Amino acid sequence: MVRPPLTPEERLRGEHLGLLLREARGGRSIAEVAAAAGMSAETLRKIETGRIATPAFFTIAALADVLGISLDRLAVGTTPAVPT
Amino acid sequence: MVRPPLTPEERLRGEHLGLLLREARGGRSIAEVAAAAGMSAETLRKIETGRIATPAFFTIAALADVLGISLDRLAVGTTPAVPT
DNA sequence: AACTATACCGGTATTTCTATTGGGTTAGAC
DNA sequence: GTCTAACCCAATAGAAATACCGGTATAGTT
Repeated sequence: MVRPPLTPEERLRGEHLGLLLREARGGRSIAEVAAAAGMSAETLRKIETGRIATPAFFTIAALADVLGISLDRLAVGTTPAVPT
Repeated sequence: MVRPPLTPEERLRGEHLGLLLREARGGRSIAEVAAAAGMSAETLRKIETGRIATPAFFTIAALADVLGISLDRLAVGTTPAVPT
């Protein structure tokens, strides 16, 4: 096995993260927030809609900083299921 | 250019994150922590040594959960420089 | 001393995904 | 009509994540 495709669960997890970020953006425009976080507007749009399901850590960290939300809150319920 | 290579600063940022994670792992083995976080030992080792400079958000979230540390603390000082 | 086991490292190869640019489209506001 | 914000799609360079290899070092066993 080399690099397994993303599972449906991982896709859903990405969508959920995107919803949280969009909610946190509030009334601000995508372009403004993306510029403040140092990324392209297209990328932010894809993250918010879940089309980028596993974004980079520092990408989300920059967004959380701009949006003024906690990374730990964004990660709630996102821990993969690892059997005991 | 479509996707610029990682800058030296981003490499350093990845190394710093890796050091924090290795420190948090303490005496536990790479294999044990990687299994608990749902990833291969190879991947964790590369993250800790900085060879994976921009790991995925959920990957770091799973690690932080296993290691019992805060994501916000891991992201301290990692926000890219975006001029006002 | 020789053997075994554990743990880490560096390199290579592979597949899948991110993040970007550019162009085109839609809808509402001025 | 013009401007702005958002959406959608295709193409692309580069990187993540996995697995395998040999090598090194240390500690424990026989």
